Amino acid sequence: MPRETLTKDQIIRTAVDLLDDEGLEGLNMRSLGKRLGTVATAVYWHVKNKDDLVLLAGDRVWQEIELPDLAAVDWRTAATRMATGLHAMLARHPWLVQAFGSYVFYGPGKSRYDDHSLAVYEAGGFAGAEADRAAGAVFTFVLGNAMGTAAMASLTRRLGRGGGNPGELLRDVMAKATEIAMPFPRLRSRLIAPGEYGEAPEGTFEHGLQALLDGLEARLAARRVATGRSTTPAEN
Amino acid sequence: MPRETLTKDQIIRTAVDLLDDEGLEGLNMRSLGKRLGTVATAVYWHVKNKDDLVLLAGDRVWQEIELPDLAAVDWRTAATRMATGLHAMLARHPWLVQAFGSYVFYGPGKSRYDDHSLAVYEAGGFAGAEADRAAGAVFTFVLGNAMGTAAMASLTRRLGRGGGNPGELLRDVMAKATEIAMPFPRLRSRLIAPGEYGEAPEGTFEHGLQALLDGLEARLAARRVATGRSTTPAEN
DNA sequence: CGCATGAGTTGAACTAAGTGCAAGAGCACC
DNA sequence: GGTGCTCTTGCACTTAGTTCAACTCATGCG
Repeated sequence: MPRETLTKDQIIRTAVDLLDDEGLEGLNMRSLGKRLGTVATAVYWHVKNKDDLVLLAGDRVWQEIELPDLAAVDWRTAATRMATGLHAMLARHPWLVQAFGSYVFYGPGKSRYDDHSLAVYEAGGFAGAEADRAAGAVFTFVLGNAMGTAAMASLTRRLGRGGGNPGELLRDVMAKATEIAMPFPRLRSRLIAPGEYGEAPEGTFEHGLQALLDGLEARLAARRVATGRSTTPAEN
Repeated sequence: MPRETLTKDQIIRTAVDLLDDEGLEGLNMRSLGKRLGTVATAVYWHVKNKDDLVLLAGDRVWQEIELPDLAAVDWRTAATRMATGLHAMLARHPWLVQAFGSYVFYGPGKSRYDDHSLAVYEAGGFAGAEADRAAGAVFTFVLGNAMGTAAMASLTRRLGRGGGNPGELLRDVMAKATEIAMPFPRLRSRLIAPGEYGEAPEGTFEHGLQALLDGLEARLAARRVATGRSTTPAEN
């Protein structure tokens, strides 16, 4: 039996697990080494450095997203599935959202997603740069939406780390936020009657996404009328 | 003459400057101390810790955004100004976008912005939770859009730090990205003919923003028709 | 006038974490 | 059995957040 040896793939998988559990700030080479049953420096044989590892881990998770079959569903359904698939992936891996601010991801996993995303909008009749802009706008919206979740996840982890009751600490933070919002009438009314406004965040995401797609579709229709093209999307 | 002494405000202003220059990962207590003409530990008298400092700096910059006068412009113009004002602020302070993934901001600066944002959509006829969702969707879109800029700024800084010619290193990264994109037909076509697709990022932002506002406005109009309300926004 | 007090500063030092280096350990092939 | 390659390991260096106790100054009080 050959010596138990590390593989790059195993390292990346373990890094993803660790990132899911501990967040971006919780990933460090020593605890990664421990989780792999070895030491931090062993990892450096397989991976250039920590940044490289984050890039690798941050590209792998894109493979989890299922790409809709464009022959089977209409473009709008496909676009919605692409967006919600990304949304769900980012919710599973909030550290990726954090990393997005500090790293430029351009690996095969993200390329696969991006390419299919363009395919969806082209199938919808968006041509060339129009497809780019539409895909970019939706991507942007989903990403921005995930930031709130990521920040919240990071906060609860932070509170958990410092000893003490996390629930209680969270209540303290909420109380302080309420106090700060008091001088502002609209924020205050929402804090006082949260039941009236507070809504499943998912509903907000879905609503915003459909509004954006409506807007994009309307611009597409307007363009078609102006150029006298048929309303049937181009065959692909 | 009294002894030269630090103030909290001075520390926050210097921290913002340092963050603008060096990014979130470039902020450290020692260099902040140096920039203040003193040492790292002196800062701890005025600020609890680094997280606290980031929160303070990250709230202050919201004050830079000029809030449109709702009596002077229609809601759609106001909404656009709110969004572009935020967009410009985030472009000036890309570190804030990075921080958004890891911190929950809820200070007076952001509250001021959020409250006015709600006011804008309420003036447009969005009621209660509708205004929340509309404001949230636009905020989300602007934030997501800023992430790309932030990542790019972070990358160029990173390349600059490691010695060597940053321009050349950036070209290397581009080359690698191109190589990775090769298997994907749509990405490849865009990389081969960038002039045809590549566009001022500002145009993309403006386009996506207006599409989103179109979509939100259309939903508002639909709601109004359904409930038989007048199309005149409620007086505020 | 002198001193006690408290605000603010400083340097030393501890800890965690990223990473380079050189020595070692197992395995395969000659 | 040796030679070389792959991979692992411990040591050590560095940067950075943070604590602590000692120090300095200005001010107010007796």
